[in-house]
Amino acid sequence: MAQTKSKEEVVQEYRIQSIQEATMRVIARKGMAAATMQEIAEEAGVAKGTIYLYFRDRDELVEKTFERAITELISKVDGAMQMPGTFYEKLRAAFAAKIAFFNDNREFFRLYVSLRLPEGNAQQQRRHRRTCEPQYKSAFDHFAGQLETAMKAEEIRHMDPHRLALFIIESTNAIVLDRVLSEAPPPDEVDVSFMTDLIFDGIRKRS
Amino acid sequence: MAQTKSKEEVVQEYRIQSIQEATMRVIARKGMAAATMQEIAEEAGVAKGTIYLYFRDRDELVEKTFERAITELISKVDGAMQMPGTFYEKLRAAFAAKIAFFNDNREFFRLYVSLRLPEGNAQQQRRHRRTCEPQYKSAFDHFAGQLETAMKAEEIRHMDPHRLALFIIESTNAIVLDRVLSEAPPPDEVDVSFMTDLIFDGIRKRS
DNA sequence: TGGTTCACTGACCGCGCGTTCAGTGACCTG
DNA sequence: CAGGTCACTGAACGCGCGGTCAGTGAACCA
Repeated sequence: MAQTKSKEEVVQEYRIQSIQEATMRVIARKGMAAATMQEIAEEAGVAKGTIYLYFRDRDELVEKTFERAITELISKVDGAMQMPGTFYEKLRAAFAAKIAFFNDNREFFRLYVSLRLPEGNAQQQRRHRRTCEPQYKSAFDHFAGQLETAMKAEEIRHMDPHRLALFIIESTNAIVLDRVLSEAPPPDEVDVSFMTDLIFDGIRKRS
Repeated sequence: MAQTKSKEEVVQEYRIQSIQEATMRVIARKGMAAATMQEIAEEAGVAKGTIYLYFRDRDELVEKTFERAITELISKVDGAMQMPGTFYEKLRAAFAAKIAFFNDNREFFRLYVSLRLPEGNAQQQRRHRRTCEPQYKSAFDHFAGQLETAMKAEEIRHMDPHRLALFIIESTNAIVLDRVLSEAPPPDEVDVSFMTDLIFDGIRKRS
């Protein structure tokens, strides 16, 4: 019974998970700055003090919650890009994965968008930069690398891969954000097609 | 001397302006949530209490500061879109205007990006929605209308104009934001061309 | 020049937050 | 069943914020 999970460990993991899920829901409702420990505790159905048994402070709670979610997002999108097929098909699959992820994790978007411009005091911002940004940055560079490969394989036009990565990631973020904020977003397919076609072919009238 | 500006009015306007400029600088440094009245007062070279002679509370200060800046941005971008020429030329001019504005108003970007996802308590968010969002929304709808006109004139492909407006505005925001955060952004021309060409022609390899 | 005004100041207040820790009771153990 | 353990609780604490207001002195007036 030494190498398997003890009963205490199972309970502990369950607590951690339900606190993190509550954190996501509250941040989604109120935003990063207005999400209080009191409300997170109520949402999770525990006392405020209990949270501090599992997380050192508020910063660590937010940080760990963020890590768990973004790791999942990155692996899903990257998995889609690894599928066999043309670059167009890969990109389309990646967009579909991204939209599907946010359909299932509507709560996550506020955390996600606060990535690029962290709020809070100077110390929080430094911490944020140390922990969250590297993950985002490496995923970003990875995507830029894939774009560069596609350029070399003559699958897409040549241009600055980092600028292009930024453009694609953020423009799709905008659509996803709009979907999350919207009461009744269009079907996944519509937005996936819209984004893929627009990025591949632009808005110019074909002659 | 009744109908011209009195000395007091001149002083008053100067105070208001310097407090608003200080507000922009502090928000740019620290972010919306971490910008305190104390620090804004120090930055403006006045006492904290003085700010309350000109603005009812913190919310009104931020709101008025935002209004002043976004009005200027909208008029510049819209002015560029009104110039004669093809739609390609108009869009290019609008992007150039946007980049030029943020070159001159680097401080404004944090206020600007916080538009879409306001932080703060529920009351602040409601206020924010009432005052800032309508301006953004009307500019947004206006742009969507211009896109629709261009579609009807067969200058660009047909698609959902609101989705397209969102896509264009936010993707160019991403580039602008990156420029503002960057120590040494590329020359204006490079990014203007990049954005315009990408949006017009996409990434597909031409056969 | 003495009196009056008023823009400005900054010490102060109350509030709400993150964080703490003495207390509690369910559960295990012998 | 008595005694001990420990995950959990929530009242209480300190801090830092937005906001206040009695006091101050420069500028102006009679």
